[in-house]
Amino acid sequence: MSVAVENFVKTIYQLDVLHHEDTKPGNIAKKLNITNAAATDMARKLSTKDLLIYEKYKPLKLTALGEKMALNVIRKHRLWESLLFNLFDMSLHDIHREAELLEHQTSDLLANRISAYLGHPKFDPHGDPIPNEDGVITTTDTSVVMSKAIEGSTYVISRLVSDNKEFFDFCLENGLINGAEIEINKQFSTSNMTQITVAKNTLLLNQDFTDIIYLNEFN
Amino acid sequence: MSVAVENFVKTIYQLDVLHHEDTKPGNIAKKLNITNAAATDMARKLSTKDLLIYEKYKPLKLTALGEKMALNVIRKHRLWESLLFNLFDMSLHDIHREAELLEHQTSDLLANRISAYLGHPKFDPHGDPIPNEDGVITTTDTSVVMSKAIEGSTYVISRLVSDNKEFFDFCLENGLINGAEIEINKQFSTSNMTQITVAKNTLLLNQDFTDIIYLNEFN
DNA sequence: TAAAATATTTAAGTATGCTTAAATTTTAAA
DNA sequence: TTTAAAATTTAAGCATACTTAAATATTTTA
Repeated sequence: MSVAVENFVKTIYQLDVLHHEDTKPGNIAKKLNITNAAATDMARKLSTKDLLIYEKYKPLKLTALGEKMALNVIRKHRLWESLLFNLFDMSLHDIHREAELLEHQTSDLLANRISAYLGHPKFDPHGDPIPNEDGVITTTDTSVVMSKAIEGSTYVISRLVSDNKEFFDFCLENGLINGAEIEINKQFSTSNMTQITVAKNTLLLNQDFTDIIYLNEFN
Repeated sequence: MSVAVENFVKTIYQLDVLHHEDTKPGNIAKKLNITNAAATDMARKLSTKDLLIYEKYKPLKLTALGEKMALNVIRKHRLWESLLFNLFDMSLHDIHREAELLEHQTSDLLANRISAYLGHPKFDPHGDPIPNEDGVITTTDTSVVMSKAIEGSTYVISRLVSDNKEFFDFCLENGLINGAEIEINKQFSTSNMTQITVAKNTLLLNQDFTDIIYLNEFN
């Protein structure tokens, strides 16, 4: 299947399962930087290939086949991120950009070899779980998004979900990396901001950030 | 530039510089599994982009720009082959097939990281030289393919380019190993066969073999 | 060197994956 | 609840990278 198709089903999966956002064509279009018309067009085409269910004006819903394709692409993406992070001195943002291209040009065989070389990792460098060969995510995710974390509790950063370079630069500068220990000082519910302590520094983060930083309870 | 364009200029370079074969559209078409018409079409298009010089019914000639693009793609191909060979237990044939896809989705940055990780290798697993960052091949490869070797001359085997077990078994049995001294007795140009002497034995090899055995002059 | 074979080119057409513009439907607001 | 705004869909069109078929040029061979 083509790169356009793979990216289309991947985006539906990400919006639907991962972000619980609307999967109507316009939303897909925004993510893929194409027009709404193009997204509608593609949706109708893919429904004939049994990759998704399309009803006019309704959100797009992946079929089992479509979800399998999405998870296969996501698996390859996360394996590439893991490998590049392991081998090379590159920023998470750069690694993400490379993986975004490589994921579509990778045989199942190569994906398996990458996985084996890395010792079949369960998570990529962002903390996102890597689907197995059958497209199944076997890990149970107990993480909470920072914007919903409990005041006064201590957590460990488990995932940084973004493809924005400035975000990663900011995180790196301020010690917001996977595994870092942080304390939620205060949730300002009216302004949607969160005050945290990380590495003895106090930071005030707005929701753009606290919605994409995931935490696990500190034990 | 698109995958189709990259493969087009790469093929011209390979036919012209590496194999000294004809670069008329039909030959390119055969390598790329497209029709002659498509190749002619592409040739005219790429000439307007200053990647090659196209004159009707004449062989295609890469411009400096086109050659640079070709060498950049070849660099990435050979770096990928080197990395995959280094990391994974995969046949040279499989590695080649993966590299054929990955070469078009690799930033210059990533190519440089791969090169650095491997200690800036000068040759890939096939023995082919890897162009440097500027597209320059700094090693001087003086080897000739056996099918084009000169009758009556004596050579030394420098490379056996295959991933076929039976080929290697045959070579081993008959003393065709790296460094072995051989004499080219006769090139049968009509039947595309070559008669050689190696370790006092006479062998008659067909082009399947003589196209993948490389020789250096014996001094 | 003329005819036959082969290659190249031109022309017309197709699938993919987009675009813009206009029509339609849904959603949100007054 | 009617209207305005926003989103979706339809329609027409475009670029890329091919295809087939026919015309033309080149090469080979007899």
